Amino acid sequence: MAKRSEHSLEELKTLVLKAAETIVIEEGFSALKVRRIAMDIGYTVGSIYMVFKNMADLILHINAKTLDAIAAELKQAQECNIEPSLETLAIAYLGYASQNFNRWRNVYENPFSAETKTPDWYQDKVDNVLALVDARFAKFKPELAEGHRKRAARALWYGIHGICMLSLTGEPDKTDINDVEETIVLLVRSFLQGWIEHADE
Amino acid sequence: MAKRSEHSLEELKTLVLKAAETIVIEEGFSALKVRRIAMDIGYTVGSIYMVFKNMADLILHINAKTLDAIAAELKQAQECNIEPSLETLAIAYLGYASQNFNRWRNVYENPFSAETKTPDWYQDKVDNVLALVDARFAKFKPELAEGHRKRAARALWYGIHGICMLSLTGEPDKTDINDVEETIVLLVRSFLQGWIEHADE
DNA sequence: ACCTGAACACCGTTCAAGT
DNA sequence: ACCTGAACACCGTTCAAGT
Repeated sequence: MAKRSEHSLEELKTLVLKAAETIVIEEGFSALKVRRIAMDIGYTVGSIYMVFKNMADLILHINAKTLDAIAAELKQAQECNIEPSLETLAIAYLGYASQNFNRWRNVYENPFSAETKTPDWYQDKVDNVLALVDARFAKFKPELAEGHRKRAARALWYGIHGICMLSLTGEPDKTDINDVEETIVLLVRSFLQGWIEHADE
Repeated sequence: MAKRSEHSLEELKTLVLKAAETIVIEEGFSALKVRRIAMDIGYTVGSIYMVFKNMADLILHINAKTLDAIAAELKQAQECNIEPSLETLAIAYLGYASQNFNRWRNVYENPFSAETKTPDWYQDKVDNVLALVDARFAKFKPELAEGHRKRAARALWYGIHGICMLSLTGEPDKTDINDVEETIVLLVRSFLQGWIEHADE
C-alpha cells in the first residue's frame, strides 16, 4: 500500500476537516476520534497527522469555521432587518447556538482550550464577532468614548452568551427555546434602557 | 494483601473525594485520573469503584461541594454587608470564580455533564444558588409576579455568569480582574436601572 | 513524497482472585 | 467483606517501513 496520491495534501486537509465537522455536528465532540475520522475518509490514522499537528489543532480549525459561521449568521440577520438592533444580533446568536449546539458549545468548552494558547488568526475570529456587537453600540450612540462603548458591548454580549450557554446546556427536551428568547430580550432591553440613561457618567 | 480495613467505606469515600478535590484545585481537572487518586490515598484503582460508581459520579460529587461552597460564599457576602445588593452577590460570585477557577469552571464544563443527566439532589444545589439571586429581586420589588421576577433573576445571573466565564477563561495573566469587576458592575447597574422602570409592563 | 499500521504510552473500568 | 492488580477496551501520537 501507501503512495495513493488520490488527493493532494491540501485536499486531504479539507477532507479531514469536513469529516470531522460532520461527526461533531451529528454526534458531538465526544464522538470525534482520529481512528473514526480516518475510517470515514478511507485513510489511516497516520495520514491525519500529515495535515494537522494534533487533535487540538484540528479542533481549533473546526472552531475557527464555527466562528466564521456565527459571524456570517449575525451579518445576515442584520441585512434581513431594515433597522437591525442589538436584539436582532442576540436572537440570531441564540438561533445559531440552538441549531448548531454541538459545534457552538465546543468553541467555548473543549479540553484543549485550557492548555494551548490560541493563535492570533484565531483570536481575530473571536474578536470579529464582538466587533459586530460593538458596531451596533457605535451606531446608536456614536458620541461615546471607545472604552465605555467596548465595555458595554462586552458586558451585554457576554451576558447574552451566558444565557445561551446555561439555558441550552442540560436536557434539550426540557428547554423551551421561546423562554430562552424572552429571557435574552429582557436582558437586552433592560440593559440598554438603563445604560443609555447613565452611559455618560 | 487485601483486607486492610484501615478505613470504613464511608471514610474511604471522603478520602477519595478529598484527594480528588486537591488534585483539581492544584492541577486542574485534566490531572484527575483514577490511578493518580489511588496512589495519593495509598489504595489501588479498584477500591475507588467501591465508593463511586465511576469517574462521572466522582466529578458530580466534587461539583456538588463546589456548588455548596459558592452558595456559602454568596451568603457570607450578604451578611458582611449592611445593605446587601445584587451587586454584592455578583462580585462575590466573581471572587469565588477567580479564586477557585479550576473547580468553578468544571461545574459548567466537564465531558460527562452532557451524557449523564443530573440527579435531583444535585439540581437542588444548582437551584439554590439562583434562589439567592431571586431572593434579592423579591426583597427590593416584592409586588412583582413570581414569573417575572424569576425571569429577571435568570437573565441577570446567567449574564453575570457569562461575563465571568468568558473573561476568566483564556490566559490568566492577561485578564485584569478589576476590569472584569467593572464590566459586571456595569451589567448589574444598567440592567436593574432599565428593569425597574419597565418591569410592570 | 506519500501513506501505512504496528507500537507505545496512556486512559477508565471490570472482576476473578486473594485474605 | 474488603481490596488487589492484571486484563480489557479504548484513547492520541509516533515513526520505521513500505511503495
